[in-house]
Order: sequence, then C-alpha cells, then structure tokens
Amino acid sequence: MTKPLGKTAAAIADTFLGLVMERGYNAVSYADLARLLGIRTASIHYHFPSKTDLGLAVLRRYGQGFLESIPAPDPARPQSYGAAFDAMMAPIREVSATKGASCLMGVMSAEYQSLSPQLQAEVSGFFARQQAFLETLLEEGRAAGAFSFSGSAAGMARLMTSALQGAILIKKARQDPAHVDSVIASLRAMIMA
Amino acid sequence: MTKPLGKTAAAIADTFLGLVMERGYNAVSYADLARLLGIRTASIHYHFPSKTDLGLAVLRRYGQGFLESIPAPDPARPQSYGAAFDAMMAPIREVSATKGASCLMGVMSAEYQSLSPQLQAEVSGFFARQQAFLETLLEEGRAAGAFSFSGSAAGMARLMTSALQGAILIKKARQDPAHVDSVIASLRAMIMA
DNA sequence: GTCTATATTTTGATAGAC
DNA sequence: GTCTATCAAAATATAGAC
Repeated sequence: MTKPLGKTAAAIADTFLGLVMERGYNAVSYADLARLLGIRTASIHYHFPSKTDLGLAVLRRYGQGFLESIPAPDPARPQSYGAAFDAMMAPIREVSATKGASCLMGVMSAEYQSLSPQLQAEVSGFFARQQAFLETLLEEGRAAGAFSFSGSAAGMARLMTSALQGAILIKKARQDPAHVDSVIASLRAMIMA
Repeated sequence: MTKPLGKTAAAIADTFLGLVMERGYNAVSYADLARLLGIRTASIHYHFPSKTDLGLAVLRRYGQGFLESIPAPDPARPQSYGAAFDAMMAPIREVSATKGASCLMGVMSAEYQSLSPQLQAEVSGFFARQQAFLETLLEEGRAAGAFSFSGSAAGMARLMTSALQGAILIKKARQDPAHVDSVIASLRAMIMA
C-alpha cells in the first residue's frame, strides 16, 4: 500500500483525478484545482511539489484500487472465477457511469510521449499487471471449468483489456454509457462456459 | 473531399498529426511545429489561424482517408467482405508500426472535454461513422455467407471498434506493436466463416 | 507567404510572511 | 499548512514590414 494521503492531499488528488479523466493530464492545471477547491496554487505545491508528484500519487491510488479489490478465486468453486471477472468489471462500470469520464490509464496512455519517465513507467506497469492478472484468471478459470474459449489465455486477455479500454474511450466521445455495457456483455459471453 | 491543402499547409498538418498521435493534442504547440519545420509560428498562423483550425484540418484528413479507402464489397463474391475487413485493418497496422504513435481519434477522444466544440463534433462523428460502416459490413457479410458470428452486427461492431482502439492505445504504453496484431487476429477469427 | 516584433494569458513553480 | 507575491517560461495569437 502507498502512503495514505492527508485530508487536503486526498481532496486535491481526487479532484485532479476527476478532471484528468475528463480532459487529459495536460489540460488540467494547478489553477483549475485551486479554483475548484477554494485554495491557492501554492498550497497545492506544498502537498505535491511538482505536477509529476501529483500525477504519480493519483496513478498509484487508482491503479492500486483496481486489481487489489478483486477477491481471489477458489479452484474448488468454479463460479468464483465468474465472480472475479464481474468484480473486475465493477470499477469499469463506475467510470462508465461517470459522465464525461474515461479510464485514467487510457487517458494518460494517449498522452504517453508527453509524460515524464516516472509517469510513463506507472502507466506501462499498470497495463502489464492488468494483462498478467487477467491472463492468469482466464487460464485458471478455464482449467477449473468455469470458462470456455479457444486460443491462448494471453490472446484472450489482450483482446479483453483492449476492448474495455477502447469501449470506455469511445463512450466518452459518443456520450453513450451503454456502449461499455454492450462490450462487457460481449466479452462475458465469449468466455462463460 | 475537403479542400486539398497547399504544400506548406500539408507539411504543417502532417507534422502536427505525427506529434499529436504521440503526445496528445494539448501537448503540441505552434512552437514545436515551427522548430521541426524550420519556419516561424506566425507562418503557421497564416495557414491555420487558430489551433482549432489546424486540429480540424488534421481530423478531416485522417478521418477521410480511413473509411473512404475501403473497396465496397460485392455480395456476389463473399470473399470480398473479408477483403474489406482486411482493408480496414491496413491503416491501423500502419499506425501500429509507427513507434510511439496511436490513433488520432483515440488520442483526441481521451482529451475530449478539453477540446473546442468543433473538434468534439469531428471526433464523435468519426466514431459514429466507423460504427455504422462496420455494422453494415458485418451484417451484409453475414448475409452473404462470408462471416459467421452470434449476436447482433451492432454488438460485434461495438466490440471491434473498441478492441482496435484500445489495442492501439495499449501498444503505445507497452511499446509492443505485436499487441495490435494479436487483437486483430482474434477479431478476424471471431467472424470468419 | 514568411518574417520580426510584440501582446496576452496561462503554466508550473518558489520565497517568505503568517 | 496556507497565504501573498512574484517569476520565468511557454502558449496562442496579432500587426505590420518585406
């Protein structure tokens, strides 16, 4: 677990997160945050000296809550794999329901080459972890008889992470949350035994 | 067809396109372009008075070349549907092979709420057209016996556009062009009769 | 069509008082 | 921990000479 932020720092991070998911990292300034929070930009710099510090804190908070909240499946109970899949969709559905927002990782991936090396590493690392997690879940779920699909678990995991990321990106531009639900349903249908 | 740009305007647009696909719209400035092209920012403003004008020109060039270059399938020759699908993948593979780049539409979708209304409309319109195009291709291809899949053509089109968009976004962060190839192969396998 | 010069605003950031 | 004051650099843009 990363250091738990203080009250003000957490408010700054949360506000920043919301704006970045809407506009992108480069379109959110300390002035925007100061205005929304009713404080001065100097106060924000006290908590997060540089914008990279702020970005890093937000990426870690977000990336952490995403995979760590999924209950580990039990091979003895095949249905627990489907439950893990659904648990993985929960935060995605939440972002999907948030008007004008899309996934922090996807947004920052789009701006990748403009990010500082530290931020790039955090974004890349998230996708690597997500791929590994889903790959394992699919492989073990198939072995347990909970999932059924052709081809490698790695290939299916790549298809799924891509489809989810793209869906939440497109739903923002089309302002259509149902787009994400449709894609999640398709993916689920592809693996359920 | 939109007005064909002059030589300098085209060079500006192409350079801008390349940088935006790497960094995002908000991370590319007139100063960046001036430096790379060996001209002054004032010259760029002559061709594109505002950044929105430049963004609009690039979005139109890109969105136009994407779907319009696909040969219309012939119901009498079922294999022409598969060919149309492959033709649709060609520009995606090209972007995929370009180091550090991802799809202009996906990148600008990530920054959606920071864009001027004109740019937003262009991005939304692209996704709407892409969805409609693929939906029709899938539906007619299935009727012609070229494709085979369960569920609606609309649902399959949503899954495909999302997967492609997400794949090209993730490949940028993971610096792994093979990620896109893997997803394209999975999608192809899902529909080929 | 391109340049020099300049204007305006915004941005990320620091020093030091309270 | 928050503020006022201030800064240097960058970003978008315009006026007018060549």
